[in-house]
Amino acid sequence: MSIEISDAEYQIMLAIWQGSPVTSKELMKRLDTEWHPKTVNTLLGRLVKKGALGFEKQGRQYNYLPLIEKDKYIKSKSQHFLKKLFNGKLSPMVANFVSQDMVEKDDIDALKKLIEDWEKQND
Amino acid sequence: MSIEISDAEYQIMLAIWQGSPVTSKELMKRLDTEWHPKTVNTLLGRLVKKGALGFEKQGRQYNYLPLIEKDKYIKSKSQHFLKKLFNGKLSPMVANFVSQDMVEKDDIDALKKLIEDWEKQND
DNA sequence: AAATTTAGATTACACGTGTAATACTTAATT
DNA sequence: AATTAAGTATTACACGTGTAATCTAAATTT
Repeated sequence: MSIEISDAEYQIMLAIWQGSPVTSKELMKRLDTEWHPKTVNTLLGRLVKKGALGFEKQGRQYNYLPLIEKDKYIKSKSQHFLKKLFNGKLSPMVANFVSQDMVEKDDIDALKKLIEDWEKQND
Repeated sequence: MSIEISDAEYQIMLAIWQGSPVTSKELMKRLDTEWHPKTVNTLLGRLVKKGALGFEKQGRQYNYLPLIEKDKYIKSKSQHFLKKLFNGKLSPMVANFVSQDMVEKDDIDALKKLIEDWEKQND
């Protein structure tokens, strides 16, 4: 029942999470899309309506700020993804990426470190 | 430019990947959804139109079969997800799951094995 | 003060999706 | 052979999304 954010809207959120509050004009600069300003505006309006963004009026302009945390959003999306494609199990997903050669030396190092930490924690 | 499969359609694909060719009637049994038969039919039609499914006529009935492989589909979706939420880097994603306590002992064991294999391979 | 520019609000419009209902064909039954 | 049942095809309809254009009100410029 959480807020649904579309792909285009997500681009906006990313830009706003970079720092807020921010005017829509500032945002345009941050975004490296080809979107028409009107399009950005529509997306901002929708995000406000959905409760993903809030704003403070400053004169005639709006200063937007996120109402949901990037971290929480990513967590929830990740869970959804893992459940949908890998039945909620982590290792098959990693196996999948390994099988696609999407893993590099520093991923492996990072994974080792994660495992170490996990083991320290869960003993 | 690959085929886009919606959530509902994906449920159908999963059921068909379980074994094919299969009639829509058989499918209904496999699905444990509350969908109306007409709904299933619409989804089948859309998947055929998208090129995700094919069928062979057998009398008046259709026998559906997948035209795209589950494995490939999952790979492509996974890449999309990783890119969108974690900038394409694996370890931050795993870290994210670890931080959510979504990791269990056997995930860790499986991960260790994956790492071992990867190291054997890449030396 | 009138005209123009600018920011935001409202409206637009086609395509995808969830969720079927209705129409049409053809095989099965009476 | 006529009727009914079973499958498929076509149509429906509201809501979300990408992508703006137009309208309105306030601020800035002349």
